[in-house]
Amino acid sequence: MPPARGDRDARREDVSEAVWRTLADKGFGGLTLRAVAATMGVSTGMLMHYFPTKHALVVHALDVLEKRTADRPRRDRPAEGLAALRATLLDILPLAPDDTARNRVWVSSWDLALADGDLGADQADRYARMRSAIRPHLEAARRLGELPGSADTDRADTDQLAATVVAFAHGLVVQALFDPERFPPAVQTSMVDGFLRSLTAERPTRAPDA
Amino acid sequence: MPPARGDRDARREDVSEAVWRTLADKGFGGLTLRAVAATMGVSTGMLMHYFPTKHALVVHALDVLEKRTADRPRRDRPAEGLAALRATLLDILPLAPDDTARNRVWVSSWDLALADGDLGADQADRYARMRSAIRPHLEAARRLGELPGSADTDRADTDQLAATVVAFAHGLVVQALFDPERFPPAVQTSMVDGFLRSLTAERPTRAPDA
DNA sequence: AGGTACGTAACGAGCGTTCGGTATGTAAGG
DNA sequence: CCTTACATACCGAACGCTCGTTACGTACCT
Repeated sequence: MPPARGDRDARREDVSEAVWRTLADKGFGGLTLRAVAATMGVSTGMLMHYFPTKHALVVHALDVLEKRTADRPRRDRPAEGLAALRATLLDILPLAPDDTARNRVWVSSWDLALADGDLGADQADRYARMRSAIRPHLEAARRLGELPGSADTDRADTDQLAATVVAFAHGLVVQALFDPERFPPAVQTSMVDGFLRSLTAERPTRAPDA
Repeated sequence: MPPARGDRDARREDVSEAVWRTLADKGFGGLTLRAVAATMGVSTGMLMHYFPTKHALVVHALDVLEKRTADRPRRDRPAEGLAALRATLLDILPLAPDDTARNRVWVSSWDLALADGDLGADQADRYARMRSAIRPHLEAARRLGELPGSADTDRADTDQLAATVVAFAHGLVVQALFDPERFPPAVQTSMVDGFLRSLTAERPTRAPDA
């Protein structure tokens, strides 16, 4: 039986913490074994003991990112429909330091993800999941009459709207990260409300063009 | 008087071309002096002759990106107002291979830009310019009655709407880059039209909340 | 004893950068 | 018109550094 001293999982958790801190202030481009080791005050050999290769550590770093995203504290979901969607969006935006760090890491991972096929596919999946999380709120909003279109509106239509909502959110994230002074929490919140208000409105009866 | 043989600027243009090709298939993370040198079949010493340091070459690479963005072929501006805005947005999105390459490079530069203060400020400026390019279209659209609000609508309001439009566009860019199959040109175009249609609509008279 | 958990030290590769050398041109002097 | 002088353009090799990775040694636990 292995000694299982000090608990292997606990150690990996320590590594996760160090990986996260390193990512937060150097980005993925600055994620090196030595940087992580220095952050937690150990040797690179120790890291290799828990992650056989750098690639394994990068993959783990992305897991940490996803876990932190999933487990982050969230504001109360006020209700179904648009109000819930609003809360969801506000939980994504960089309104507090922690959110900023998480989004910064996220954006910084895109360089790697675009260069590596597998990581790119993971990223695409993450977006698909994000849209799936948005969709129910849109459907509820339609049922509640907060959004035009009936409950039996085309599935493709809802997908597309979910993608638009996600696009707005992440596009705002990027701008806010680069220019936090121009996008303080109040502005971001106001933009979310403005965006949601535009969704609420009745559309003209016919589409402008194809 | 300096010899000014072979035209220095022409050489720098050759370097720009090689830098662009390197960026397009390796991203900013893969932008190394040796890679660029290999792409144009010269030595790294030659590169240092035209760019004293790697940082200078990175800055130049961002200039190339901006120049390529500014000089890209664009579809005809059909008119003022929303139609012009629509054309502007379609010119941003990755609808053709060239656009995809340009956007890929753009997104890949964010990792570096977030880690380096100066580059980050440049990026913020680029976004400010992008919003400034959008704003006139919004004002025209308001004058034409295509958008709610009068011509004397708050400047801050227009700024915010411009930021929302840019957010939508770049958020869609990122999703499309990672999942081109789910976001073919037709879907992207349809999303733009849907987004613009939602702007067109009359808003409810009062805001939902703060 | 033997396996686990590290630290230490080193390897080879790749990086940005530096340096010396060799062309190749213009400019000046006889 | 040839020569000398000098700056530019560029190559090839090397330096010093950091990277990921490996090898080896040691302390500890069972």
